[in-house]
Amino acid sequence: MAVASKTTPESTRALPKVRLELVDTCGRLAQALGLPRSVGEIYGLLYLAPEPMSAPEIAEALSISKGSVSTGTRQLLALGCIQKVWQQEERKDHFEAVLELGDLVRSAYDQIFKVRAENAERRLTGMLGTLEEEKDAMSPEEHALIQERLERLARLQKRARQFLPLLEKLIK
Amino acid sequence: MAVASKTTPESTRALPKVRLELVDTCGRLAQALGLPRSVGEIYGLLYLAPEPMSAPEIAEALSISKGSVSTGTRQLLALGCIQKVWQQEERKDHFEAVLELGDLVRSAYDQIFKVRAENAERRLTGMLGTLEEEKDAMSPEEHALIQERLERLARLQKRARQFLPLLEKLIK
DNA sequence: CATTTTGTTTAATACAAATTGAACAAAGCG
DNA sequence: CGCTTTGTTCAATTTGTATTAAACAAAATG
Repeated sequence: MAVASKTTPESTRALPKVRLELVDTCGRLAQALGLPRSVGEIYGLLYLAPEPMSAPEIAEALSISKGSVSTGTRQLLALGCIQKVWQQEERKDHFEAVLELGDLVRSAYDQIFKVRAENAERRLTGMLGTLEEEKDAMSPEEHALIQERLERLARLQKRARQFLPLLEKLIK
Repeated sequence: MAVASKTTPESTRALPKVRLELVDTCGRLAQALGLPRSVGEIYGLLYLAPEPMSAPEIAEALSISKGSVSTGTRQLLALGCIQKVWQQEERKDHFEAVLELGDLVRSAYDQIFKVRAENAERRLTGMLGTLEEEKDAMSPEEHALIQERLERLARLQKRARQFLPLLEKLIK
């Protein structure tokens, strides 16, 4: 035993099927979330990696260009999905997956949901303003109808806003 | 009063700014949800329409082709976001927005989330199977590491599964 | 200090999806 | 019956985005 290290170095050996499957799954998941597939694949690769991997290793294992690795890792770092680790004596960057996915969900919530909700609110109040500006140019009936429906949206938004803190508690 | 009907028929008059703003907002929202922008725009147009609109009217108001209107309305009908109404004496189809958006959220939950969750579960158990098949071909350490991390994912999934019913209650 | 390796950035390419436009079928109307 | 209008479908185009490849900058090695 323990012969492996020099004959088939970690970096050259073909990936076990499990790992390929996770790479694929994460790739699809990323696409479903509107991210580039390669980003998901990188995360999937790192998630089951016995040790942190360098950018060239990632590029080779997934057969993608180093450009894609560069942009992909940057996105994942920004999302907090992976982190750089200083491998002893090496000068290349090494990456490892952040395993605490709960934290990820939380930050995704903060970044995506909250911003979205705020935007929507801003837009809606903007529309109510526009409506008042235009009040004279339209018939009273139309004005009333539009106002009613915008208020309906506002109510929906209010409910969503009450709902979000609950969600927040559940995931934190 | 009541002079408007013949001089500037509803279908020809330019849309008030509020309506254009909602069209735009819904278009962006659709894109964020992974749907074609035009689909969102159609919904936004109908949401503030005083009366049900025909396909040609929609096409003209949004300056899109009738092909797009056809496919867009089909998608919205399938999602339950709009409905056909039989306008008296007319032979064209007319569309109106479904205002009860709560129902939409519920059905979106059923269609998207549930299916996703089930898929994820299937994949994960598949991977655990693959891992066992490959057990002999890999070092004990690697096997243990992968197993541990896959189980971590399984735990996360379990938590998510407990969480979904809660969500379900909140939105229903 | 030249050389090699790594990593980022950019322009070009490739790819996927949406939109259009045209051809077709169906349905009233004169 | 033609004629017109509506609505669907499908090929062609356009658009947007991801990926690559190449050019560049930075750092380390000998």
